Amino acid sequence: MFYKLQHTTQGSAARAGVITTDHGQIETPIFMPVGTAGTVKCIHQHQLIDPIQAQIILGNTYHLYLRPGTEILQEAGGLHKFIGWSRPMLTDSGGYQVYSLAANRKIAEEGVTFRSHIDGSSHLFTPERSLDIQHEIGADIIMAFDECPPYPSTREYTETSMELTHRWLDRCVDHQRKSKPKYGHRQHLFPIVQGGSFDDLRRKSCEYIADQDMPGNAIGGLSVGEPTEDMYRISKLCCEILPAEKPRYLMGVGTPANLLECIDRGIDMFDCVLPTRNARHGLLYTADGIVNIRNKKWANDHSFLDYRGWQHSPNSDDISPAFPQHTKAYLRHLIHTKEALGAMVCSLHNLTFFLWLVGQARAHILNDTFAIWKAEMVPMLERRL
RNA sequence: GGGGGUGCGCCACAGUUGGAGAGGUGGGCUGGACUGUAAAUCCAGUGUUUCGGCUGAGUAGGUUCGAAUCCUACCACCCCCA
Repeated sequence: MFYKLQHTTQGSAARAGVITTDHGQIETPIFMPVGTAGTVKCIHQHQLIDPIQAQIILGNTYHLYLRPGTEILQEAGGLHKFIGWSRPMLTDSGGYQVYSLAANRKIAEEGVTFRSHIDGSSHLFTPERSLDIQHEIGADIIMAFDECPPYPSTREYTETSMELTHRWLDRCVDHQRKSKPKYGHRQHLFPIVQGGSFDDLRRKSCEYIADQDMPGNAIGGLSVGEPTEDMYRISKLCCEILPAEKPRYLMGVGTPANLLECIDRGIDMFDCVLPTRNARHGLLYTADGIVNIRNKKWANDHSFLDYRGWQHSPNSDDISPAFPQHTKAYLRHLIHTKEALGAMVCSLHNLTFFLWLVGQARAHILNDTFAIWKAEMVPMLERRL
C-alpha cells in the first residue's frame, strides 16, 4: 500500500498518514525541502538527516536536465546515488518553469519550448519527455507535466489552460503505464489539479484528476500571488473532492502559518523554497514569529533566538549537536557580510523549524489536539519580531 | 626646501574646462519584497525642511549679470626633484 491514512483529527480535516516508497516511509503531514539542482541550497545531505530530519526532498526536471544532464545522472545510477541521498525524492515536472520562465518559453498542444536560461538553447518539453527525464532522474514520486497559469488570469485563459493540463495528463498517464522502472524501484506519478481561483474549474479539475486513480494527487497553481484566502478556500475545496485514501500535495506552499492552515483543510504534503531562499536573505522563522536578522536592532543582541526546544535530535528532545546555535548579533554579522556560513546556518535554522512544525502538527493530529494548537500557533507564527 | 597635481554628499570612481545636478555608477548603510528556485537576488531610501523651500563642490576672499569651473591666499593629500 502506497498510502495509509492513520487518523483524521477531531474538529478539523487534518489527518496523519504514512506514505511508503521503495526508499522508505514518509510520515504525513510533511514538508519537503526543495533541492532544485541536486542540492538543497546551502545544506548538506547529512544535515537533512540531522538536525533537519527531512523525510523526502525535491529535485527539478528542467534544471537537472540542463545540468548535469540525464546522461550523467544515468551513469551515476540515478539522482539518489548521484547526490548521496537514500531517502525518498520527488521531482517536479518542469511545469513550474512554464510559469516562472514565461519570458523564455512557448506553449503549444504538443508541449512547451523553453529557451535555456543558461545558454539560450531551445528545448522541447512534452508530457512524455518530462516523464522520460523524470524516469532517468529516478525520483520516487514524479509529477505530471502541467501548465501553471499566472495570477491573475482570466477565467477563459484558466479554463483553456486547465483543459490543456488535463490532455497532457492523459498523455502522462498513458506514457507512465507503458514505462518500466529504470533503477529497480517504483516511481509514483501524481497528477496536478489546476483551475486558478475559480471554484467551479477547481471542482471540475479535481474530479478529472481523481478519476485517473493515481497513487497521490497534487494541487498546483496556488501561491502564485493570489490572496491567501483564495489559497485556503481552494485547498479546502480540493481536499473535499480528492479521495481521502490518497495523499494530497499542495505544491509550492508556504509560510509556517500557510502550512498549519492547509493541514487543517486536509493537505498532507508541502514543498516551498521560502525557508531556504528567505534564509539566504536573512529572514528566520521561529515559533515566536519572523525575525529579519539583518535589522539593526539585533546588532548588539548577544542572546540566542528563543528555540523552544525545536532543534531536537532525531531520537531525543535535546538540542542536536548538529544544530549550530549562534547569537542574533553573530547571525546578523554573517548575513551582512554575505559570508557563506550565514546562508548555511540560516537555511539550516529554517528547515529544522519547518520540519519540527509539521512534526508537531502530526503529533497534535494523532492526539486530537490539532485544532486548538493550530489556533494558538498561527498568530504567533505570523508575528514580526 | 623647490616644482607639479588634486580637493563636492558615508566611501570609491566617473563627469562637470563660465549658464546653478542636492546629479551618475558601484559599494556601504537603513528598510522592504521573496511561496512546485533564472533569486547568497531584487526594489526603495540615504544633506536639511514647516515639503514652499533652504544649504552645498577643501577654507577665506576676489573677478563676473552669473563660479564647482577663472584669479589670490591658506589648508589637506598625492607625485617628482633636493
